[in-house]
Amino acid sequence: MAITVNQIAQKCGVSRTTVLRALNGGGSVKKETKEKILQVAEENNYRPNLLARSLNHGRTMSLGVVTINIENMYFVQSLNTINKEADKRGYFTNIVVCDESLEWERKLIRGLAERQMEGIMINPLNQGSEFEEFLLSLHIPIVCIGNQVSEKITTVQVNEMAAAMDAVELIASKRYEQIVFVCPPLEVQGQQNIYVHEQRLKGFKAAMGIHCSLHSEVVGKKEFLPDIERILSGNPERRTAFLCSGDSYALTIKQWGEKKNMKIPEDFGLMGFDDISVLQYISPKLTTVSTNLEGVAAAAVVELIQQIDSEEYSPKSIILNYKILDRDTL
Amino acid sequence: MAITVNQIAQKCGVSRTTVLRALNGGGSVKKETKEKILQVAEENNYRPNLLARSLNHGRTMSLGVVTINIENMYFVQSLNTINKEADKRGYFTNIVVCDESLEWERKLIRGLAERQMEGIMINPLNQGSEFEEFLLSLHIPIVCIGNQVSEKITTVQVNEMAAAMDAVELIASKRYEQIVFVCPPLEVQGQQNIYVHEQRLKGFKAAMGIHCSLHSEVVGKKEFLPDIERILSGNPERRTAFLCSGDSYALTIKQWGEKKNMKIPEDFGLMGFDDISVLQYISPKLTTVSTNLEGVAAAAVVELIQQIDSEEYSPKSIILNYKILDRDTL
DNA sequence: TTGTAAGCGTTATCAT
DNA sequence: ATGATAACGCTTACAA
Repeated sequence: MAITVNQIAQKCGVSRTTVLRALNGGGSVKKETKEKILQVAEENNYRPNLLARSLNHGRTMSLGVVTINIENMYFVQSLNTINKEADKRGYFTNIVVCDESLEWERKLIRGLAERQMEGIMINPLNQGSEFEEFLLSLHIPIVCIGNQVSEKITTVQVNEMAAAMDAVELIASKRYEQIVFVCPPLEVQGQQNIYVHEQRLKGFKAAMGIHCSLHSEVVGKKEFLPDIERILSGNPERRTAFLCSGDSYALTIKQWGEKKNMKIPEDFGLMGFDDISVLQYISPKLTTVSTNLEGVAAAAVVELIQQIDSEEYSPKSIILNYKILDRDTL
Repeated sequence: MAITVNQIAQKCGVSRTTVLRALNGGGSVKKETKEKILQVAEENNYRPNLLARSLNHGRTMSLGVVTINIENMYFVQSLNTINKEADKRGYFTNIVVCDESLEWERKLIRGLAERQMEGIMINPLNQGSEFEEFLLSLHIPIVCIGNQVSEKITTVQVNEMAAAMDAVELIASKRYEQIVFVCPPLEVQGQQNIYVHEQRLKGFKAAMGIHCSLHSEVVGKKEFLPDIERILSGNPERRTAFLCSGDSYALTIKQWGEKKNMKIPEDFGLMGFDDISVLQYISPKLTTVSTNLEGVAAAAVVELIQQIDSEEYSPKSIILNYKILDRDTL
């Protein structure tokens, strides 16, 4: 459809090489020739075929990002950052969406690889050694965001375990007698990569070990509201706080509580994880942990490009700072 | 990095053609040869270079999508749908993010075109005849979602004007005495493509013409809260409803009202547009208009692919149904 | 200042 | 059953 260098050359009665020189400005071209070439190119909306160019010098200057189910909003906030940081360094960012299926994720990753992305960023749903093999066999720089696959693949994350411990500390300091860790992803433990949540669970358990006088419980079901109800009605006078492994779960509980005319934090405490952007529309302000989505995204890009640029690269685990946001639901 | 057909051919002591036949299964290959080839391919993780393939037969089977500022959430919900519908038809979807800059948008569109996307979907920020020219000069199938650029470019949308009129009808039926149309995008009118909002404004004005006994006002500033305050305090006993050209504006007003201890809908009515997914976490349930994001997205894909497939294509304007969601804030 | 030729990895056509 | 060759659009030596 679009005009090619060859066609321009023909129209102008010169060789490709001359056209290229006029267009890309390599050597020197006679003024008139150059003008004519540029004019023809302009008139016909010449635009280089980047596939051909990439095929030629083996670089696409493109990064791939695999994103999970956009509506979940975790990770989504990072996309803007990734895009900008990549652009700064001359890379184009291609995002693909994976709708919560393990198979699709692999399919998409392969698709990106086949399209010669120079590096891939992903918050993986898949896990295990087979998946590790798969990723390594691609021989493409890869950075995992959040969920870890293995030590052989660079991961950027925050210290989720420490964050969970700090969260418990905060809750404990507010004189709650019972802390419940709400973590629906545990229901798919073993089937999906829920590394991040597992780390949080570890932190929760460790912290509860320290505060052994407090009651504690872990709710690991997708349908967690019945458990919430049971817990609250079982011992109504016991001051209970829910630490949720994700803001959206906290919002669901909040919603449920308000329907029952319960007040937060008077009737129960609530804390989330991630500080997703919708929180700005919610009141009372949800107490949560900022997992520094933007920082993680930026670091991932930097690391990925470094991996692309360096001959010898050894995988790293990059840990960024989190921040406890002590707001109004505790 | 990855092994190529040529290299496999060398390793196996056969020609490229034979390797291709073994891999892609065209003609017939001797059993042993085939086995050896497949084995070598397997061992070296052979994976076709899609750039080369596309260069060869002139098709990439890829669609590009330009998305605006993901955090605004409008349009974001469509991405999943686009992805799935495209996949059903054998297309790969490449999403790029445009962070609210007119220049970036053009840059990204050009980038997608240079990467030989076969079609592009976009909810454009740019407008005007120059931009129209630009898009047409690409000679690539394009479908606009929501905002229209010109009649020469297919647009998929809902009937925003009629929706706004219905919204006013609904509000009027609830005996409000004053209806305020809150439309911050009007502040950039003329600079950015806010077609969708302009249509809503038209509908609002037309409907208010019918209900001429009602007071009406249009707030077209990004900083709209001062105006909201002025309006409510200026005539406190007048029953007022705010019709917001976007759910997020409605949520902002809701947030503000609650901080002032006002009750919705007792103290003022509130209605939004779009039915964005976060609403699920908000109570009372926001009355709004479903602009059928998924339907629009699906239609856009279908139309884009049809445009790709057909020799002769004439641009269309595709109008889908909206739905008034009469919930709890009116 | 300009042109020729080879190559990137794939595919398609025509021979053998 | 297998191979040689040209082609896709661009780049980069190397000549002239």
